[in-house]
Amino acid sequence: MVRWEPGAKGRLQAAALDLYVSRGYEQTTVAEIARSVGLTERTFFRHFADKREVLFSDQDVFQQAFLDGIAAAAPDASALDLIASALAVSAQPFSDERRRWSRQRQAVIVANPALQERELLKLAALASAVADHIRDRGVPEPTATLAAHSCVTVFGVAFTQWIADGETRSLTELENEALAELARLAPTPVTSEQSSLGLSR
Amino acid sequence: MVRWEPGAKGRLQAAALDLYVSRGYEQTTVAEIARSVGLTERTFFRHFADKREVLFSDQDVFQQAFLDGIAAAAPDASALDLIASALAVSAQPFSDERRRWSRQRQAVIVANPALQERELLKLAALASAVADHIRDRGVPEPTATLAAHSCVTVFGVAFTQWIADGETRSLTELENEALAELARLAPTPVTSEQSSLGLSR
DNA sequence: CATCGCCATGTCAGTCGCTGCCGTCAGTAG
DNA sequence: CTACTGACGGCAGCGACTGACATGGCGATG
Repeated sequence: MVRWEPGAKGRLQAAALDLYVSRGYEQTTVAEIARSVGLTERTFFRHFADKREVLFSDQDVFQQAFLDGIAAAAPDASALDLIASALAVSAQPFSDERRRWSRQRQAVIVANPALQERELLKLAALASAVADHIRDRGVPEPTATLAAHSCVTVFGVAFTQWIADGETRSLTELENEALAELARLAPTPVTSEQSSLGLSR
Repeated sequence: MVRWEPGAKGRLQAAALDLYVSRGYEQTTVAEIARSVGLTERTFFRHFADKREVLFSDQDVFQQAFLDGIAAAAPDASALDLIASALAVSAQPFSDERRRWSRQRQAVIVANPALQERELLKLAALASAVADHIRDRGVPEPTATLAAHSCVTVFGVAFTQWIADGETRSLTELENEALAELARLAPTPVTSEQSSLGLSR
């Protein structure tokens, strides 16, 4: 007989989301989450840095998808091409099945400023990592940072729509629309001579 | 004889920044901040919602400057014009004198993820408010949100440079450069027919 | 097969952020 | 003079989080 059930971390994540949804985030105690899956508060904090992190610990694989997308872009890709590729690759795991789960999770987050803060921090870290990899592809500053933030913004805009009630379009589709809208943000006609971002660096 | 010295809130803010700088944010206790200006922990929490907020409670006047900038723009201004105006107006209070204080404050923030989270939340709120007012000027979604986030991103990029060691250019100057760089982000030549942002709506 | 060490977990005590409740007392209005 | 208000202090308590130490299956090792 096993001393401990396996998958403690995953069980804690699932239980936390359940409780955050049913009782509310602030009304839920870490000790409650832990006990609901047969563990103690102390063990919770061995798996997660704090009470919020239990909803965000998978963020690193999400971020890696963005970086993979950048790496997969053509060698002569422009900055806009790079973020388009990052968006395309990272959107893959967002299946229709995941949409329901995402809605639940996001509902909890938007209802709690403390969780929004954490999400913002994760997105900022994502933007920073994306900027680093864009810079490694030869795009100079501050263009790299601007492009990276635009990438995250586009994701955010598309994701919000994807989550909306009744929305059926895929995340990829929505991202492409937002991306096109971003491209129209610049009012000055780009000359054929140069655009530090438009053409291969 | 007065029962209490006036300006409790301001004294708490100054003392907090001092202690966060000298001892570090996490090593500083709220009770220490309060006692250092002759008050109690309980009073601290009457003025500020939490230990972080003491560095951010002036954010609302900062945000108002952005909104004033939007209001001051010409009636036929494009979205890009609107954010340019918001940036121009909001940059006014950032004098050279303030630069030293900003450096201190920002050094504390970048050293503490908890404070970064709060700053990100404030910037997100700023972006949201800017988006609302841009939308009120007739710019549709998702362009309004995209433009608002770009506005905040440009501010962030410029502010980071403004804070850098040895930097002497004004914030306005740096913002204009970043804004120009953003405008070059779009690679697709804008047709003269339409750009939902480039021309007056 | 016996032993050893690893490692995930439990237990416990303690600090600190934060809140509710109530008391205190100058100033101010009536 | 009285009553009320506003800014603060004191106190008790909860919950998030941490450090130190104990426990006991399990695989490796001889």
